[in-house]
Order: sequence, then C-alpha cells, then structure tokens
Amino acid sequence: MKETNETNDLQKAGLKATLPRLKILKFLESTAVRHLSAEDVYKAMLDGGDEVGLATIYRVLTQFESAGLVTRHHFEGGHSVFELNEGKHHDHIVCVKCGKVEEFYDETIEERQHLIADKNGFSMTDHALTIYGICSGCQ
Amino acid sequence: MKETNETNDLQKAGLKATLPRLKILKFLESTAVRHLSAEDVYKAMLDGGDEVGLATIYRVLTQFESAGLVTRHHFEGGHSVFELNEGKHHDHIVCVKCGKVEEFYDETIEERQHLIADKNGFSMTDHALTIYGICSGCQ
DNA sequence: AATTAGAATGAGAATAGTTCGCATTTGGAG
DNA sequence: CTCCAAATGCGAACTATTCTCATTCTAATT
Ligand SMILES: [Mn+2]
Ligand SMILES: [Mn+2]
Ligand SMILES: [Zn+2]
Ligand SMILES: [Zn+2]
Repeated sequence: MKETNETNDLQKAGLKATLPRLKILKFLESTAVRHLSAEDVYKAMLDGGDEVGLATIYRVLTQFESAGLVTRHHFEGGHSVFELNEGKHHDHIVCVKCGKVEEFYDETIEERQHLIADKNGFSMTDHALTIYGICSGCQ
Repeated sequence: MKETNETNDLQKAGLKATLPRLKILKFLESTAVRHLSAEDVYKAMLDGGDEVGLATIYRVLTQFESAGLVTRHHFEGGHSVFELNEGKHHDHIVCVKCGKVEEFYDETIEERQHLIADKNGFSMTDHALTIYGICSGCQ
C-alpha cells in the first residue's frame, strides 16, 4: 500500500512506475537547475550514481511531456530544453553570454497574443516567447 | 559601371558578388514563399536550373544573416528557417496543421518585452515570439 | 510467492540537419 | 591580363535525436 508521490504521479499519468522513470522524475523535482537538455539530465544522473541510458532519457522526457509532467522549449540553437511543469505557465529570458534563464509571466502579452491569433483567423494552441539579452552579471 | 541591385547589395554588405550568392539573393527576392529552410532553397534553385551546393547554401545564408540581409528563425521542430530581411521587424503565427506562416507586429508586446528585460536586469538584444495555432483553412 | 504477457530498457545503428576540410575554381584589385 | 585570397563543391564528420531489437522488468493473475 505504501506508495511514493512519484509512483502515484506516474500512475495518474498512465505510466508504469519503472525505475528509470522514477529516478528521472525525482531528479527533476530535486535539481536546482530548472532548464535542462536531455544530455544534461543524462550526465547529472550519472554523477548521482543513477545510470539511465540516453535513449531512455529522451523517451521518458517525451512521455512526460505528453503527460503534462514536463515542458519542452527550443531556446536558440534549436535543441530541446526540458523543465518540470509546476502548473504555472511562463515565458523566458535567456542570457546570451552565460546561458542564465529567468522566468516571467505578463498578462498583457498573453492577452495580446490571443487577440492577434483571432485577428488572423487562427485558433491559438500554444506560443513560445523568449527574450534574449545580457544579464546583469555579464554586462 | 553597370551593376545590378544585387551586386551592389552584396558589396555594401562586404561580400564578393559571386555567382552562387547572386543566384541565392535573386531567388530570395523573387520567391512567393517567404519562409524557407536551407533545403527548400536548395531544391527551389535546382528546379530553377541554378545548381548550388547545399553546403554553399548554408554558408551563404549564414553570411547573409550576419550581414543583415536575411533573418533566421527556429520554428518548432528545431531546424532553421530563413527569410529575406525587408527591414521591418515582425513576429510569426504558424499553423500547426498546414505550416502556413503569417506575420504580425504588435507595438504593445514590443514595449512590454523591453520592460520585462529591464525589470530583470537584462539588456535585451533580441527576442523570438511565435504563436502556434490552427489557421482558418484548417479548422 | 511463482508465472507470465506485454511494456520498458539499453546499446548501438540509423537519421536529419548542419558544419567542416580540402582540392579546385573564381572574382576583382592591381 | 595576372595572381592570390576568397569562395565553392564534394564528401566526410558532427550533433541531437530516434529507431531497432534482444533482454529485462512491472504488475496483474494464479
Ligand atoms: Mn521555465
Ligand atoms: Mn517573417
Ligand atoms: Zn549572463
Ligand atoms: Zn493551416
């Protein structure tokens, strides 16, 4: 009967509570760095003594994305960056020097996006807004 | 003394007016499809009887980008999309069904982005905003 | 607790998009 | 017209990601 939070989260998402999935989910919940590439996750888990194949990392992150447990972003360069989904939508501001990522939410921008979609006859399904700049520490 | 517009544009950009660069620039100026991948450009030029090596397409598009002649985007999927730079900044709304791309410019969003960058101590250098949705023709 | 069928994993091959290395060609300054 | 640095074409190399498939694991059922 004793079930961990993570086991429950996975089952609620319709995913078997396998060891790799549990390890990845726990890692995402515990890491201080919120925005990570698949390779980042792979290496961090290696360092933590939890070896999971890279292909599995990719598969699981994609499954987590479909299940709404994580979000995927494409910051410049094109490759995927993942973060644990904490439920609150936000966009990003990225330092082009050091890679630092800050999060923000702006109601006005969100509203305008819907207006623009409507004006163009689109029913909006999603959006991606990333501001690039140089952070205070880098200038 | 007789110089084509394109030859001048290239020279102003500090680029030698080579045949491949002239062909690519003329193609970008004449095509009805504004947003193209390197492969798209490659194939379109083949069809037009102007064969240019794919590596050259990539090199030239990147040089054009540095020179400000074209802009590069990363719509979802990760691979690069290029468009001729007509001088007026804009963002994009992309149909996730058919790939149709519309352009828009919203002063309020532009202003807010600067505010947000400032508030976070960033000096903004760039931004990428793409709205995804389903176009009128696809719903 | 043992069985078991189907789902998940790991390892490496395969793929897509892009860049690189280098021998050959070309543009344009002199 | 000459000549060299710059540009091109080709295939090899690379990077991020997905696929294949033999092996292992999960969890439902005896
Ligand atoms: Mn985030
Ligand atoms: Mn555009
Ligand atoms: Zn920085
Ligand atoms: Zn459409």
